Amino acid sequence: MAGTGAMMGAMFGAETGKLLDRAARTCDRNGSRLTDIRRHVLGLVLDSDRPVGAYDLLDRLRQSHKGAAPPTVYRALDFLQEQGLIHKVERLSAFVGCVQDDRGHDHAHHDHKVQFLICSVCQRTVEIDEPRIADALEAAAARHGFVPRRSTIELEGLCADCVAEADRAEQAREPG
Amino acid sequence: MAGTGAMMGAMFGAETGKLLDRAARTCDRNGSRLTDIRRHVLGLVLDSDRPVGAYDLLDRLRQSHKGAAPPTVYRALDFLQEQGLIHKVERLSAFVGCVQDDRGHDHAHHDHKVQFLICSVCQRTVEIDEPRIADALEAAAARHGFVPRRSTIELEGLCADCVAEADRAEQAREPG
DNA sequence: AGTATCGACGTTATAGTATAACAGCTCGGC
DNA sequence: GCCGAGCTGTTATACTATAACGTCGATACT
Ligand SMILES: [Zn+2]
Ligand SMILES: [Zn+2]
Ligand SMILES: [Zn+2]
Ligand SMILES: [Zn+2]
Repeated sequence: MAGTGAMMGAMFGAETGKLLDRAARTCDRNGSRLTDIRRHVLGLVLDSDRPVGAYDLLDRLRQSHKGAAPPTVYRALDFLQEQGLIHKVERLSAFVGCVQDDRGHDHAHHDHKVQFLICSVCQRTVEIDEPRIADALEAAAARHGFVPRRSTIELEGLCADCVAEADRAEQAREPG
Repeated sequence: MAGTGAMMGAMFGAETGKLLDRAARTCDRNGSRLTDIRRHVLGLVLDSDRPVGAYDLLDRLRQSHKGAAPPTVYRALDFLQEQGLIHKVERLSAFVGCVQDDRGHDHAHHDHKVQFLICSVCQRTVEIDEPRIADALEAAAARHGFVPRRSTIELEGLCADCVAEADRAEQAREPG
């Protein structure tokens, strides 16, 4: 009667629980099965505030799922990417949840146009959605007779928080 | 007295030889040393018509340089990237020569804005230079209070040649 | 010359990321 | 019951990259 859906829902935070329920509905709609393992891996990804590596996920998954091995987690990750529920951050070889539905953008074509800002200091990664970037890239491709399929657009730098932090450190060292 | 610079120049094609000589001058200007190993690795990269993986380079390097090991080639690759002579194609974990000088664009800031079109079929990769893409990405970053450092912009798809090839195959299967 | 230093390289070992290959299981339709 | 498809278990391995430490030679200062 807790009302959040699957029996293992309580293992994650409330926000994650909601996202998991939505993911379950998405998979239903797609005629694909969000199994326990897949759901669990997705929960681990969503519960993190920064991208998570496959072997980190494996370690965490093993706490509740003794038999897990690399293929276990890579299969789940492949499935979740196919469903558009997570993305891979290439620069970090790590995975983040997709928050597309929060912003209502077109899922069907979304995978091709994922864009990330990645903080070198804290690793926090935000997915942005700038049509101008994708448009400019596609226009350039067209000029080369190139038929686009998937793009990797990632910008590494310092997030606002870490810039502020660095400024504070600078001030402390050289006050006035 | 052959006039092309280093003694090993003859190992590569004429075009590659010219690029190697230019690279030697670039390094001179930078006060850095284009050693035999570095020059050889650069030659191997330049002589390929598609991106080359580090272990492929290692195999080829070993044909003339028995003692080579992974660090040998990775050190050379790091150096060449620092000099702006090659780029890494992240999606392929492979390396291509930079042709910047052919187009006279700004080298100092170029590394941050490298853009590739990568063919999924033949792996051939072309470096493009579309300021609008970098501009749009930087504008988006600014809007998030994000300070950019290095970007990865790669579009995977089908090159014009492979599209034509695919079309021919299609025609053959369904003529008329 | 002596020697401190630095950059490049040799060598061995290991970390980190990802997949191949095959076996077993379950579930639903026939 | 039987089959086929999809999911998982399990072992082994491939591929990419770096750590750590030792050697050597050139440079430069004394
Ligand atoms: Zn997304
Ligand atoms: Zn940060
Ligand atoms: Zn370039
Ligand atoms: Zn092609």
